Amino acid sequence: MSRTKARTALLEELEEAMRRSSAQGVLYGQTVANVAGIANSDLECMDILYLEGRVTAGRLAEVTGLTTGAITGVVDRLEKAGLVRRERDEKDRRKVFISVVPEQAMKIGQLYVPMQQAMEKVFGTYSDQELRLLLRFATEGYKGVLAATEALKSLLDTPPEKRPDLKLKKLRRQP
Amino acid sequence: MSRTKARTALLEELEEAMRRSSAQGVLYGQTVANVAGIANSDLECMDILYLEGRVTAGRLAEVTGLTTGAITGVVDRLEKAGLVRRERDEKDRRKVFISVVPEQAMKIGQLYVPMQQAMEKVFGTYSDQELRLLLRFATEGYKGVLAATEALKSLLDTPPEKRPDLKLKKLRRQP
DNA sequence: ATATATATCTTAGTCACTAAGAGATTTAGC
DNA sequence: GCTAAATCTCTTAGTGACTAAGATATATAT
Repeated sequence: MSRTKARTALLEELEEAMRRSSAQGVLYGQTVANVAGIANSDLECMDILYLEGRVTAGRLAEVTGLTTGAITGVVDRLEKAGLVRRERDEKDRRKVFISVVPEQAMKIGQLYVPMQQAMEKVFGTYSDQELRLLLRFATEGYKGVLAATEALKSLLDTPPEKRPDLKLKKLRRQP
Repeated sequence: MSRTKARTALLEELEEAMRRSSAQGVLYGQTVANVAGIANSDLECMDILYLEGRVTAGRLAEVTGLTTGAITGVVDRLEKAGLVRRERDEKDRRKVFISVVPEQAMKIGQLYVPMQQAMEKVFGTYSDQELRLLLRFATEGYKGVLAATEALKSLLDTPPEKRPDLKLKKLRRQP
């Protein structure tokens, strides 16, 4: 029992620490956007392009949750800034692929250097085996958050009065 | 040599995995705001209030990077929604403390349940010792990101032409 | 007491967003 | 093959959250 209690406390601490670091991660992103002089959504799209490579405008809308109209604006601004290029798909001429212009995008990438250095410093204190554990956690965590996002999105399609009443754990003590 | 190479590859994989999961975390937050019917910044402030407890309007501006004028709007909306309360500091009557209204805020908290469940499922596969490693990482990672944010912010105070290395195209009117 | 500093709010204007629908192209049904 | 429906992006009009600058109120220093 004392063992489970210790674990429960550990899990709570962990949840708060994760929440804090992820909140700070959001702030880092906002700062990058500020320094780069582009909108938050614009940077978010750059990030998606970096991770997924050449994607269509529609896919950007899908992933970001913005309307296609908003994406038109995002891509207009990014294209004007020379960060991305529009390329019509020759096979299906309705589609527009967006791809990054590496030379320009690299300037944005430089703004992540302070973050990378900080993380390298942290990673440096872990053994290979420990890093593999962190990798496993990051990978599984991603899948979990992805699934949770889908679960939550489905609530949007459910009328409020028909939403299953989610049981919430007791609200945390106020410091 | 082969050993260092393996570690470099591991670090790269780790960086990408972290980036992916944190991007998905951002999307989860956006979805929560959508479902709750409040603006992103409003939710961000709720999160800060949850983590820091009763804070002043000025502190919210400081942490979020928004102007005090914007925070007035945020608090107006949150107060109207019954999620927070304004309380003048009796010791220094210029200050306004913002505090959450737990009963209402809990409704927002419920939207984090899918996420918490997903994470609990993930955490369930780790031993206490492994969880402590994750906690150490989250704590150190937070400090690292915080420091990196400060480092990056200092670039904002440096005139663009004097910034080391970076010569970014001016995309938006700079403050 | 006066001046300066601090904390929040107000105002005017800007920009990114949504909703709705137009335009262009592809796919399906006959 | 031809028409209708579906798909993908862009356009337009209107809305709301944001910034900058300054107003207001209170606190601190000289």
